[in-house]
Amino acid sequence: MDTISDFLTRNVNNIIPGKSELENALRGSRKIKAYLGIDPTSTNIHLGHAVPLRKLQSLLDLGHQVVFLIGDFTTLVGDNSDKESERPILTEEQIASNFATYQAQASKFLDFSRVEVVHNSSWLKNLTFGQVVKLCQAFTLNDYIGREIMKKKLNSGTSIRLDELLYPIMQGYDSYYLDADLQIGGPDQTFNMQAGRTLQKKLRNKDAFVMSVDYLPGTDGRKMSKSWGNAVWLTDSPNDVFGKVMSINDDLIIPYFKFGTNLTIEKITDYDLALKSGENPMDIKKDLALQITSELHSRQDAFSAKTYFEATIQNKETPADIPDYVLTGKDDLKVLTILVERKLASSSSEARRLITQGGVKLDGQTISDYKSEVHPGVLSVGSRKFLRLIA
RNA sequence: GCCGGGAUGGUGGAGCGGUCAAUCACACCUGACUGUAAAUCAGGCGCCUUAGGCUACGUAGGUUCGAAUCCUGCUCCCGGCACCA
Repeated sequence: MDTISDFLTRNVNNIIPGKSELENALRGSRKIKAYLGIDPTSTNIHLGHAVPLRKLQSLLDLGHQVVFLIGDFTTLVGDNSDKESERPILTEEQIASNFATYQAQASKFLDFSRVEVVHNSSWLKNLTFGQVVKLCQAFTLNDYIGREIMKKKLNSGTSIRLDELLYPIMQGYDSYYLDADLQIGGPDQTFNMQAGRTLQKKLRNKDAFVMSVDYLPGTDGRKMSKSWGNAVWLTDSPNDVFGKVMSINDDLIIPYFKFGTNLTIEKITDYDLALKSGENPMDIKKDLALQITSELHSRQDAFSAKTYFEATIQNKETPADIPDYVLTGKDDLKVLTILVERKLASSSSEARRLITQGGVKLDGQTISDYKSEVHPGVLSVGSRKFLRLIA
């Protein structure tokens, strides 16, 4: 499968107006201009966010132009039904610093030296009311009402603020202003992205493309999200990445290969066949974890993470590299004190519980009494937390 | 503007004067099992110097021997009606 076919199919939810049209454009001689918009509040990204970034990189590799848009103006308006997403007004400095953080992580997937970065406030804030009215004329309420979310809100009586309706228009104008040929985003962005098509069509009679990509499921199978605690973050240590990948359900192995790695489809198909032929999923999952960790860190880190995982988690050995705690000989001889002080437990009640339930060990011996004192050795909580006590 | 409903732990959601640190579910943690997991099973899940104590049920007061539960003010949500260029 060549790069273009891979680009058009892998992890793709939908292409508007159609796959073959986009394929023709990509195979043609003209360079196309693609863009991805991000929220200026984004700082940390997870493996799921990497999906569109990989798409952009493929386009770069194919010789096309990529624009990265920071939605610093669009962030002024938002969905008022979701109290979580209260939108703070950010200063220029904050936006810049957020993006620097973001970029540092996103660079693992995308070569920013070949990407143009723009802020949509630079054009949106200068629009006059008259121009906004003109833009609004390209849309109808009917379009909005047809949307599933709007229907739901209307039926349930949830109020919808009018600025919410402006959101797609602003985003659409971005596409028009950039004269973009293709916009990439998640499946939830389809409507907003289509607004770009609408404007491009009406204002300059151009047929722009929209590609929505699918999400990578979280480690528990639900959508990968910050609040679920099921995300693999790009800032996670190699050991964490490896461990998190190993903790996924077997059913997610192939989806993770597809969404979370740059391996070719052919290679992934081989893994799929191996799985179906009865090979131990654990071994394949290790290859997966190795691959993902390599891409996020390095080949070397990945191998040592694998070693760490096999020793610590599978063979329940004490890892070599664990923090020290120097016993001074007084109050800190108490297990409780140490557990709390070194954050192995969040409170002393918590620490007491862990001990009562047999989760705390000293040199492999379960500590059964929370009042007991401690001697030099290795203290462990559960199978992942360790502390070396030294005299 | 009028009328009515509501605000409880990480989340949803019980409780409606004492037996409430608060049913239950989800999330989470520990243990068992296993191929690391997942699934399943068992236990736990405010804090502390734990046969006890302390702080909590939007917020500020009040009634009461006693309140998450009753009353009042405030803040914020939500629904119905009216009005509407």
